[in-house]
Amino acid sequence: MKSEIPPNTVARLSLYRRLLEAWLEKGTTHLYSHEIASMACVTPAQVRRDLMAIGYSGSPSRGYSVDALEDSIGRFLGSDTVRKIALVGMGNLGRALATYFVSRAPRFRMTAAFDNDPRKTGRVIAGCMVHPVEAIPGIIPAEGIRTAVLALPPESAQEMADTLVKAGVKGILNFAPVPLRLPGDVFLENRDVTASLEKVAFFSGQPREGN
Amino acid sequence: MKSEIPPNTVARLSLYRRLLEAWLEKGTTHLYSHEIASMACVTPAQVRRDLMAIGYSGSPSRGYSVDALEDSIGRFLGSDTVRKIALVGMGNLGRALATYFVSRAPRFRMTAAFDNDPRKTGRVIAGCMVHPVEAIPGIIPAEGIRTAVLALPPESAQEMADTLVKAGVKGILNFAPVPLRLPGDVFLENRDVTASLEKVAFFSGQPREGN
DNA sequence: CTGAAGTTGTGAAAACAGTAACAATGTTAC
DNA sequence: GTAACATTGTTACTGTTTTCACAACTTCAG
Repeated sequence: MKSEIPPNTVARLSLYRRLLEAWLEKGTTHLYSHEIASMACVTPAQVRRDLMAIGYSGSPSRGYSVDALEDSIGRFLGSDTVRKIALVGMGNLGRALATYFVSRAPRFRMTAAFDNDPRKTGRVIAGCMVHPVEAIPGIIPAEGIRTAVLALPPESAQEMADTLVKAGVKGILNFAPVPLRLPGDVFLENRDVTASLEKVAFFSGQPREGN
Repeated sequence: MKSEIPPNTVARLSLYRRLLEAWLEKGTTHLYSHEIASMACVTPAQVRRDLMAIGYSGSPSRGYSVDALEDSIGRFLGSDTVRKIALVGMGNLGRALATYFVSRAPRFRMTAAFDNDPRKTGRVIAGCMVHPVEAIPGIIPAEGIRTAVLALPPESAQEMADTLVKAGVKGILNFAPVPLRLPGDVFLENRDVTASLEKVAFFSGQPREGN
């Protein structure tokens, strides 16, 4: 028995859902794979395979039911229950992320934010109560938080990651520009902005083949 | 003749270089692949393969010369000349990125920033002069900017991307949570924070095998 | 009812990324 | 000088992700 979901599929499902929600409001009832593909800027085959992964079936000649598919993706991603997130680091990036999530990603709740700067702790910033980092071992398990976002300077990222994992966190979205050494059972997604920009800058220079 | 650099290799090279710089300051002259690998949290084979891609050779029993390797990566990534970047969108995220680049990524120069909010244009924010978006077709070609960062609300992202491409931009780092439709010769890197978080949250729930 | 049109679901192939393995090589000890 | 050692450079392999291609299916027109 083997059932593994590719991480990229999960990310695309998130996108499909957002696109479907827009069509749902417009009253569209059915969409073909090539229509979804066009909106998501991927191939139709990719869409069909992604939907196969979650076991949702459309109908030939009618396509996918927007309503049922949206529901199916939602249940697969597990978002009937709003998911709790911890944010560590309330610098410029941390604040921007907090603001973004409050206004644009209502499916996630920033249950707790942490910072080691006493001028920031004890206050509500961008809609989030900011606690001192010493409170991590108390709050994370109590709230049952399993997912954390790291928006820290590189110096403290590894230490905070260790603290979070010890407190029970099982997935980290890391914006600090340093590699993190974590146990294998913790899912890690690095979003090193410098490396991303280096990549884009590199391929901006090189000519690339058109389509 | 075939010489293609995997995008992931470029991103890792960026990381290696930053790690090497730190050792360079400490006066270390040589490092083995397994030492670099350990710092970067990848396998030694991965490091050797990445360095093979840029044609740098180390010496058996002495490893890689920190100095020469740093230089070699630098020349490969093309950063002898500081690279010019345009930032579009000076909201919370845009400001955070601008601040970050000014202080932490001196190899990139945010040559120009753009926003459509008149309260922001004409001023210097986070060390960047902010121009109205109407100035894009004038400034981008004049400065020879080929790389842009999009930190915009989803509604205007596609339109700004089109404007940038028309002005000569060949690579876009997109933080807006929408897919962009671009010509095939433009390199696109999406950093959809919602999708990233959805991915991490999904795998935080599922138990994963340890190492 | 039958055929045409167009879509889905999926096995097979291709492209891509990462790992393992090992011959070749430089270094050191003696 | 030579043998032992540890590391590099590279090829072959493994595994994952994406694309291709097509049989099976549903609908509709006539």
